[in-house]
Amino acid sequence: MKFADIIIPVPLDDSYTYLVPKEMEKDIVVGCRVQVGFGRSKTYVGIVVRLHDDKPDGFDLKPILKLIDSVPVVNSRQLEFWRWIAQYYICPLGDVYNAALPAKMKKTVNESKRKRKSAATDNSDTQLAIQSSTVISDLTPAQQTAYDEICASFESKDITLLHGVTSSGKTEIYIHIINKYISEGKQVLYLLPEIALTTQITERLQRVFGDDMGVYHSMFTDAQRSKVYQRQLSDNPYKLILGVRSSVFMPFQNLGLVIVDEEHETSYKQQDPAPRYHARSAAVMLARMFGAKTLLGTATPSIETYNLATSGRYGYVNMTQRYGDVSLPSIEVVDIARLRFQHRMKGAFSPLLLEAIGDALNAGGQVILFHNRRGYSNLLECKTCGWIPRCSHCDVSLTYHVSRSKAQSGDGEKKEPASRGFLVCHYCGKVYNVPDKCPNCEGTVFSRKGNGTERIEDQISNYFPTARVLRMDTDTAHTRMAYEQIISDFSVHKYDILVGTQMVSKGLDFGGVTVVGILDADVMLNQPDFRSYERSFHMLTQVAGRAGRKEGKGRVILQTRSKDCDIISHVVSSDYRSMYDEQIEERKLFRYPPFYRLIYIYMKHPDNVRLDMAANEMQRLLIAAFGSERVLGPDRPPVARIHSMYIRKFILKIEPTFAYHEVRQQLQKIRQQIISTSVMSGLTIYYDVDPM
DNA sequence: AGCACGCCGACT
DNA sequence: GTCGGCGTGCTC
Repeated sequence: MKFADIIIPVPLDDSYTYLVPKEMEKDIVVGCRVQVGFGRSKTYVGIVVRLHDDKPDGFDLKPILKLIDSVPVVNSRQLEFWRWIAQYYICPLGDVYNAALPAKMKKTVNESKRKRKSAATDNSDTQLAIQSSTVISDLTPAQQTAYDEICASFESKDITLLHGVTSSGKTEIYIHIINKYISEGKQVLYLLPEIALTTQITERLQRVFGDDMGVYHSMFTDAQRSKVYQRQLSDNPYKLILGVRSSVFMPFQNLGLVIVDEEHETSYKQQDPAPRYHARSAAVMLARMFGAKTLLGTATPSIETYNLATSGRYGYVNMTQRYGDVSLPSIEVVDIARLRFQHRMKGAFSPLLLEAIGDALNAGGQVILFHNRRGYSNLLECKTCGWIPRCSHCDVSLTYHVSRSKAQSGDGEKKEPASRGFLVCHYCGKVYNVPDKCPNCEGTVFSRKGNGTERIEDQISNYFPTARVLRMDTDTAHTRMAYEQIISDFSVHKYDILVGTQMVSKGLDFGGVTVVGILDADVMLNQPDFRSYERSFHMLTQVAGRAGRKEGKGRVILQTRSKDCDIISHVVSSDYRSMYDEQIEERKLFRYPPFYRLIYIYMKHPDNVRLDMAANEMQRLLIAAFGSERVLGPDRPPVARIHSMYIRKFILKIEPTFAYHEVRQQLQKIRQQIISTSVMSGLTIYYDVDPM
């Protein structure tokens, strides 16, 4: 009798043992897909991870229903990689499997039959058939030096940080390095954060690598992603994969180099659902498994990476010169607290910013206005009694939107009222109508507090009626098409002003932009998080870097209420090092990464009182396992209820000398213990390792 | 996480 | 006397 251990896409045990029917014995291999029954009535597509002869006792084994592949779709290195993710991030293998394979490949026979009809109309995979040419241009002397230094660094280090100011031409260096590895017969993985993977960069690389390059993006259809995956399995795999976080799960045969561009980006960390992995860490591990090199690139390194680079663990290459002698933009700080006190603010705009915008428009230049908050106003407030509309499922106030985004229009709950606007929960996405009168005092006048991108767009059109204004945030750029349309329209100067959230800050290259306005830097600075200064520095520097990328000197107007804050002066003087020195001291002092490993523990339950009981039990067990000095909590997070679920959070701070496998085993045990002991159903416990 | 079973209230 | 609410327990 043969038995097979199989991973199925459920968040339970890592694998389940099934009987291999006689007729399958000669064809079944580790890494192939099978269809199996699970529980009373479910069938799943699973992955065979082990074939053996040891019958496990205590179970009535079910037979494998169907063998889907004759060759593995997951190779042994991938399985090793999956196991590492599951262990390091403390989640079931089934969750990793779920994240790793495109949905199409996990469909059972019945499901895929039903879907076939709609799939036939899917003609969206019109990959650009651009002729492959050799590399498009030569490196500048500064780029050549950096290139040589990277190659030299890889002689002794597996991981190297390329620290290059914005507009130093890092992409060009990547192209040359990719070419070097490909010509040695190696495969390359090039990771970009979701938001930075635009047509601009794709087309640029496609001109060089043509059909040798596969693009793996979450805005692509699942069918397209499945196609890229399948080609990686073929005997003609892509030599270069350009992709987002999840492309670390692509199959490779001889990976030689991984590039993690914009390595400081926190969106490399998956938040929800499990596996809550960090693609940068995962990429480093993947490269190690292949004996490949990793190149981390950014203008503003994360504190963790810079620490490893300057302490000699990683190689370090610095580029301080901008491409084509463009000087760094000058950053002018405006104290909006003072101006507001003097009644000199015009809505969200200081006189200086309005003047700069006017000058830019008169000179035929373009303007980017950055405001990291979408919607019209942050909240609505009853003028009479101060009542604020809140979400019925989450503990947050609702954001007032004037126009309903296309992303929200699907849920045809109620007939849309005429242009009175909407209230939107930014946590669960629920859309409400604006109330006629205050349910508390029957007042009918509401004031709108705080600015969102919609309101900025509104105001700027008042001050510059002839300017063509475009807005880019998740409401207007909800699909890949809409997003790319905005970028292409703005880059060919169909519009003069682009108003947007952090979407406008990432890796976009608009030659005509001469003025960048940051409307309110404090939105980011005031987040209660140990990374908020670092993040603000990254974001402000990146946004500022959008100005004057091609010719001339750009102007950046930075409006803030905390003009004496250190971070602001570090941004103004582009002083990464001082920001780092200051932050690393704080990290050491308050026991944060890279000196300590953080694990957040979340507990969720619909009943607040019962959740408290479970949280107390959790606290007891955590302290027993790790000691009270390593355990913080339970705390109610700033948003203490989301989707009708109450939330408690613990923070675990573990020193590097504490054996990690010990931590993981304890946490798994504790979770098991609480779930089985407590008489409550519907309690969710999960861990977030290395949280962002 | 699903999903089915089963034990209570509201209805024809 | 039956329909259906969701609390409980199991899944190789």
